Amino acid sequence: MENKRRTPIQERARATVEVLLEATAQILVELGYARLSTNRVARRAGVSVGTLYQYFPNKDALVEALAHRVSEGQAEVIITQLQQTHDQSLEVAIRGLIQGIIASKRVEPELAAALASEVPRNGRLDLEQATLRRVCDVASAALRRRSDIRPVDPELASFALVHSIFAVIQRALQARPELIDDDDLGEILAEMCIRYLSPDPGGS
Amino acid sequence: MENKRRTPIQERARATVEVLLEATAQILVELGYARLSTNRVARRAGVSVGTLYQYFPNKDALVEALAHRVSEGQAEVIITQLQQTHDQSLEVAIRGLIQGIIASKRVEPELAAALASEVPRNGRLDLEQATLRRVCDVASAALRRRSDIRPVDPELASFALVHSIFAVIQRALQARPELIDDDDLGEILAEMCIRYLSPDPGGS
Amino acid sequence: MENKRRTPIQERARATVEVLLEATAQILVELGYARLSTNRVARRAGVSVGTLYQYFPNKDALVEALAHRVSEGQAEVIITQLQQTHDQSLEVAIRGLIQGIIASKRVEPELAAALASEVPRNGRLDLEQATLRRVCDVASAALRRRSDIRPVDPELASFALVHSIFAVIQRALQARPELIDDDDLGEILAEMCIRYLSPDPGGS
Amino acid sequence: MENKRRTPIQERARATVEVLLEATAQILVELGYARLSTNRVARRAGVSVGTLYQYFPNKDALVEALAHRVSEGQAEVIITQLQQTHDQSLEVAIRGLIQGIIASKRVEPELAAALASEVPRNGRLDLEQATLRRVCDVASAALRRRSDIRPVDPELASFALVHSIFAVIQRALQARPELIDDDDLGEILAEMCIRYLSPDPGGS
DNA sequence: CATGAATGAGTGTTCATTCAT
DNA sequence: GATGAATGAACACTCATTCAT
Repeated sequence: MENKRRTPIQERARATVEVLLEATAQILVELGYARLSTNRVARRAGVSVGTLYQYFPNKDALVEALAHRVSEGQAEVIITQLQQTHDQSLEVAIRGLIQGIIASKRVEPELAAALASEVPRNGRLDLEQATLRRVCDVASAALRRRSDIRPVDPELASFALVHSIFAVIQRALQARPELIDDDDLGEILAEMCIRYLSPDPGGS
Repeated sequence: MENKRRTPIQERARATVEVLLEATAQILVELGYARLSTNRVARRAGVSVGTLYQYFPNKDALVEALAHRVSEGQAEVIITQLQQTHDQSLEVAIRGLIQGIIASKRVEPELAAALASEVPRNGRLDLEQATLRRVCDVASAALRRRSDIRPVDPELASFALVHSIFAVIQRALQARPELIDDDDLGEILAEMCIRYLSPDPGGS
Repeated sequence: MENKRRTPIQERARATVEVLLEATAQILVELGYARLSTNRVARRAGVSVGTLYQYFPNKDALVEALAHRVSEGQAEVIITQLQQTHDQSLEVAIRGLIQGIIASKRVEPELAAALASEVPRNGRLDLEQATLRRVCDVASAALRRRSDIRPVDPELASFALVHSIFAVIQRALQARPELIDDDDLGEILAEMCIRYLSPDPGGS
Repeated sequence: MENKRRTPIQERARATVEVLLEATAQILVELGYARLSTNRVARRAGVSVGTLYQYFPNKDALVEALAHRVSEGQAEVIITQLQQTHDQSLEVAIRGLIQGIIASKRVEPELAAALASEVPRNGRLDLEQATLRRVCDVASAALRRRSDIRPVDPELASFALVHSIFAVIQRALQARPELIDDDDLGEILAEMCIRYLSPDPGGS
């Protein structure tokens, strides 16, 4: 359609997009989603509103682009890590993953927090929705490949475990950051996963 | 006898508050938080804006009251249930609790969804924040009282388990409701908790 | 629906509506439709934009209300006059009507001109559309009642004659006002109608 | 020979103008005057805004050129036809002219409708203004040359008749197209003109 | 000559809140 | 107490136009 926004062609344009997203991030952190306005973003970016609208069709596109970028970054790390677990023991793999997830949440933590707690999660703006789906898929594949676990439905198990890990870490970072810092929570999550997946002892 | 005089007024006030919250709920479900306005709520409630402002100091007070009410309702059920688990086996207790949580999420699911996904979770409006804290506390106490589980830090364990359960159910309801309907997910969550808490076999 | 605007209840409100329409008329005449904006109207009316939006859902509603009012006024005069022609001779009736139409166009001529020439005639904003339809209907009925005219299809004839009269007068007022002032054009229109309607002389 | 050099450039310029006007026409029909913007026209034309501004100094110049072209086209046909009526009987001439006008209105009817109903008719953008003036002039001359009509002021008579015909056809096309298709209205208009112009029977 | 990025005043519209009645 | 008219800052978004490349 005619209402799609220009895609940057010139170098200058790409820089403008960058500066707009940076301004969006700052405002999101400082003032929150409710006080994020296109005019404010443009002003902070040192650019006119009109320019903003050349690249983003509306306010939420700005947030979406930012969320997408942050999410992609986090997902990429986790997924890469997940794909390298096949030659690790279950315990090592899981502990490594959980540390990785915690680490990834500590990059730009304020932005991540703002995105997670301010932005409405309806439709396209849900940063977790898409990311977690991808992580679940990869985790599911990783589970399927392992022979050192008891038989479980890989899809359901990864849904439950992945969402549990992310949610607990997320909540802890918001409400009880000391639990994360002391690494107690990471250990508990690891145990939870390991115990869930470990084969039952004894048996024929 | 003389306060009988005032009762009808208080009655009327309560009715007004009721009708305002009901209107808020409807609009939240139909139009979302972003399009919820005090004028709209008042109109829908068949009351003037001025009256609204006599009972709620601002827009968010309305939402907060609603969220509080819904949260309280859900928490009450879970907490009551938790307090009755002391004479049940671990497995029965946990399966019962998870069923209860799922059931509680199915009451006014649209309102719950709207509150969870539209309303910003900053500060006072975070319905889960407070609720989950209370549930964790009660769960923690319940864990402490049990002798049929392996030794775990009750506070940390309840934090991890409670948040895991709520988050997984929440996400599933949004993204994969069929998993809930088939009860597969409930079973997995139950297993996860039971395995985490069950004493290790063998040993002295 | 919920988005209908308030209908004035208090006296104050009616006065506000009045002052808004008056401001709209002034701006339409002075600056034209293109430069008519809700903020400008509100400022000119000495009222806040918000107040404007309490009574008019959007910019065009303002213009529509004005056009409706002007049109109604003009139509009423013509229609009343038309209904009183049954006991007049054809010639007297027609000359009277044409004078009436010319006179009606001279009330608030600037406003009428602005409405006619600036306002897009799409859909609801077409002031002539509805008005002329009503005039045609009444003219049609009047023709049907007359016995001193040759047989014509009353509906088609009134369509052609009414539109001819209005259009010619309209155009003349815009482009050649002197023709109207000298009354030459009125006479020609009258002749045109009379000759069209007069019975053919002689014949069996 | 040396200007052959420049021809390709002029050719290209003409092609650009062409493509711009075509885009303007399309957008006018599809989106209306209000949503016609120079950027949109340029995009639709596959040309940059800058290029547009090399050929048209502003937005309305675009519309004006288009209106001019359409008007000219229609006027040319009518005027040519008018100039060929001197050896036709009054009746044949008038019926032919009216058919011609109706036919001319059916070429690019959507564009004509958009121009007529969307574009403000102030000053330079009034497509009818200039066209009708020219048609009136030629019609006036044609009347003057005829000897088979009763004595009328040729200028006034053509003003009245030409505007009547155009207006009635215009309105009918908008509001009652079936009247045109059935040719009933053409016949009534013809009769109206013929009766107005025919010499009075009898008399010395 | 052509491009397209940039401009910024301006538009229509919403909404939390106040206050005279 | 209740009403509803009024407020006006703020918002998302558009568009004619300019100009460095």
